[in-house]
Amino acid sequence: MRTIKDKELHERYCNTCIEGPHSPFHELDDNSKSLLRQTSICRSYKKGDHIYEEGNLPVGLTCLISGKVKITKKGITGRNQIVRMAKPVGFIGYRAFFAEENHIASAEALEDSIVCIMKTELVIGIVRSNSNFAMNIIRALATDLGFSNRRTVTLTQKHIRGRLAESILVLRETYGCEKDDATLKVYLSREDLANLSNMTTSNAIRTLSNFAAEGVLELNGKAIKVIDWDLLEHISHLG
Amino acid sequence: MRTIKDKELHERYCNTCIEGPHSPFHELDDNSKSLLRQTSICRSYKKGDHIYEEGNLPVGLTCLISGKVKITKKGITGRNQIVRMAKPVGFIGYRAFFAEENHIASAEALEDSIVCIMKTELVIGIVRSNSNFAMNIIRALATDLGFSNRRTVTLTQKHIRGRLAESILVLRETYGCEKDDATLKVYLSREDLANLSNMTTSNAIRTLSNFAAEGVLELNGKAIKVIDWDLLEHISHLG
DNA sequence: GTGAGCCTGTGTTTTATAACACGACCGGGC
DNA sequence: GCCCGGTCGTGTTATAAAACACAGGCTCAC
Repeated sequence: MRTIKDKELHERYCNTCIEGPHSPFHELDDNSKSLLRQTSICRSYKKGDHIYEEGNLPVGLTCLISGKVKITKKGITGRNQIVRMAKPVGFIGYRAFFAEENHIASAEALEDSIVCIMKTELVIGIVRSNSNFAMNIIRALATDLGFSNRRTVTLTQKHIRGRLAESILVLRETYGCEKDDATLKVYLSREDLANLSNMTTSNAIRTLSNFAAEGVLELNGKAIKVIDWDLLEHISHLG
Repeated sequence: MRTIKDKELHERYCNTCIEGPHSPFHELDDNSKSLLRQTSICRSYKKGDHIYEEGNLPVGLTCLISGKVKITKKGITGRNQIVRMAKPVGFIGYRAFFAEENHIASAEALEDSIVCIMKTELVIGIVRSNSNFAMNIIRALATDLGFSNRRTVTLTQKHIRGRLAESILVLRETYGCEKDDATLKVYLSREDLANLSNMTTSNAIRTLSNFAAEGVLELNGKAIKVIDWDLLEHISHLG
């Protein structure tokens, strides 16, 4: 982890999350925006770095500017469950921030990533004074809660094939595909894929090979190129 | 289901959720409160009635006034997962309401229950104009999301005994105990207990009997009297 | 280059839990 | 009363997935 001190870089990164077209900060008055820029800090993380840790208190509202991040939660057995995959631009760890609780999961950079951390009091002030911003947070939390509830059921009820198929679909949903419209834009280890789908690494590897043998997808190292999205969706639906 | 038309009854029920000490409506101005009272409707449901159905659009913000409600989500296999147990006074189906989505789960009364349904536009107006109310909603959603994430991991990773033990602890957390400080104040069928803990009914019955044989708890019909909370917590922690 | 160590891959065994099958009980309606 | 459908309980079997074990290959450091 490295704090970005270069003024221009800092400003550019901040603006990514403050001025972005879908940003909840977008419509703030200039005064609030400039306050945000002045008080927030930007940090860069290398692939594999932890951005925050399960059990710790959030230090501010953290926005992912670039890179990819997995949100994982330790289970009793030591096996990690990937709770969510985060993409830029979006908040990470904002659940704990708004619940005023410790983090219940950790965030780890899947690629080199940059985040912007905003001062707690300032953000809370903005939520209280700007109802559109508050509504955005409410909608984001409600959407995430829906995702989590849906996930609970599929991870507990679907069989291995269905779980893995669904995970691949979720990954496309989140990160999209390369220009060929087939290769996932995210390159996960088999272990991460397993932790996302609630299975052992061996079973992720095995099931992935089966999918390849069946012509659903092609594997090339960490690249997953899906040949037949319909079939994949069908496998996911079947359970 | 029966709509409550008696004016006095209606007012009394409304006040339960508007004036209650922990109610997010508590501190509204009198004008908003009276508008809420005038425009909201109260309904009573018999045990077993469905209050809302997976796939439907929320008709308003629904507040549980009295009774107990289970929130269930259908899986692929047909098995239901109980996503949450609701107690009065509290909102049900508010996730879908605020996400502006269809319900992803159904609500069924476990006992005779009464709910109050508030007009969508009015509630949204209140959220937008009252930052404390908005913060309450944010905090509630963030808390529920934490619960859901934690549940996802334990339901997928813990073994049967751990899952059932945890469910019983969650039930105490939610509904509390009778005066003996040992008997759960909620009386679920074995099937509901199973659906809460992600297992088959047979296994819920079997595991419950095992707990009884081990002296962790005593069973008397649907009543669960826990003898050794520490041991139960230990079993839950062990997984 | 050349280990060392992780990631990937595959076969085999073990185990937790679902699925099935059946009987007893219990409570409500006629 | 007495049937009868739903809940409860228990033994048996089947099976999905974990656990284990081992081997080849890639990658990174030195």
